[in-house]
Amino acid sequence: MKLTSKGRYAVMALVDLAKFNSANPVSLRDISLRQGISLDFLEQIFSKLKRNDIVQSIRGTQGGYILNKQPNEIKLANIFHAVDETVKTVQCKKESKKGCNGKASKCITHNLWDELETHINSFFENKSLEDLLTSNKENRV
Amino acid sequence: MKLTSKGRYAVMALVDLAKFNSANPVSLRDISLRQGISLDFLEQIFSKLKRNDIVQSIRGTQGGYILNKQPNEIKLANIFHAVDETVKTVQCKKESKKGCNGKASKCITHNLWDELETHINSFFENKSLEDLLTSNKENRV
DNA sequence: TTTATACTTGACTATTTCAGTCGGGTTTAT
DNA sequence: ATAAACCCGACTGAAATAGTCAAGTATAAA
Repeated sequence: MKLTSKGRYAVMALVDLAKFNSANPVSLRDISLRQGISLDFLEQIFSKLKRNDIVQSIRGTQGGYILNKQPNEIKLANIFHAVDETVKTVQCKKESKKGCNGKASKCITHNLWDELETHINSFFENKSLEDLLTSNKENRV
Repeated sequence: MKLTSKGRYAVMALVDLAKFNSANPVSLRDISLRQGISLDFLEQIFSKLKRNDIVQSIRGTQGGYILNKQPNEIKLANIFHAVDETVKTVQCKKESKKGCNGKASKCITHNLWDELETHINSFFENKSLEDLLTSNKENRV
């Protein structure tokens, strides 16, 4: 499986957003400056976050984004799923319909990746934005 | 972090090898045919496995490879470490010496990746080749 | 001693993915 | 009006991946 910068940036940006959890929307430009992430890239990311109902957008001047749920309701699993599309373990299933590696049956490691996927997902399912907020109160960026 | 085909093939090949855990060495050609993995690629992989003392090689006709330890002593962590060089989480630390993303301090998600790394490693530390052997007795390839 | 098998090594390459850019929009507060 | 901000799809350079290729060396068996 693979964690991309997109996923990392998404988490960073949402933590940033959550810190300003007022009614006022936060603009991507501000997040871009504070977190050092390209504005264009942020736009791509937030378009996906919005499509997955993690954030809401407010257009026009003074616009920006706000969280669509409480920080404790947003699991990291939701975030990664939103921006990375698939939390994919190693390519194994997609090579053929029946089995793996051109063989007729499942490869001997097939179940292993399923287990791993479950294992990793449980990590992300059990961590929310709020967890990150509290663990980072002291060392703000 | 990232799991490559190299890692997957290494596990597949070693399980294959372990099934023939006799004194006779198994040639890469046989593994290549049985598992559908390019011979040249296998050679690259086994060169690393050998360097990491996971397998032993026997040269010449009738040569091949044998496991260097018992299947229950070979953890998946050892295997991935051998072929993937680093079980790397998302690039964050390497961007700058001090902090992440060009900032002076650690980014807000920094600790998260450390935790994740630990979480994933514990999965691989607790699984040995033998575990895979027994769980695949029924559906052989 | 020849030969075929199999390991050894390093360079090379096509393809894919990643990370980010770019150029155009549309919406809305002031 | 106009400027700030979201919106969207196409594009691109660089890096990583997944191999391939070529030229060896070692050794068992005929």
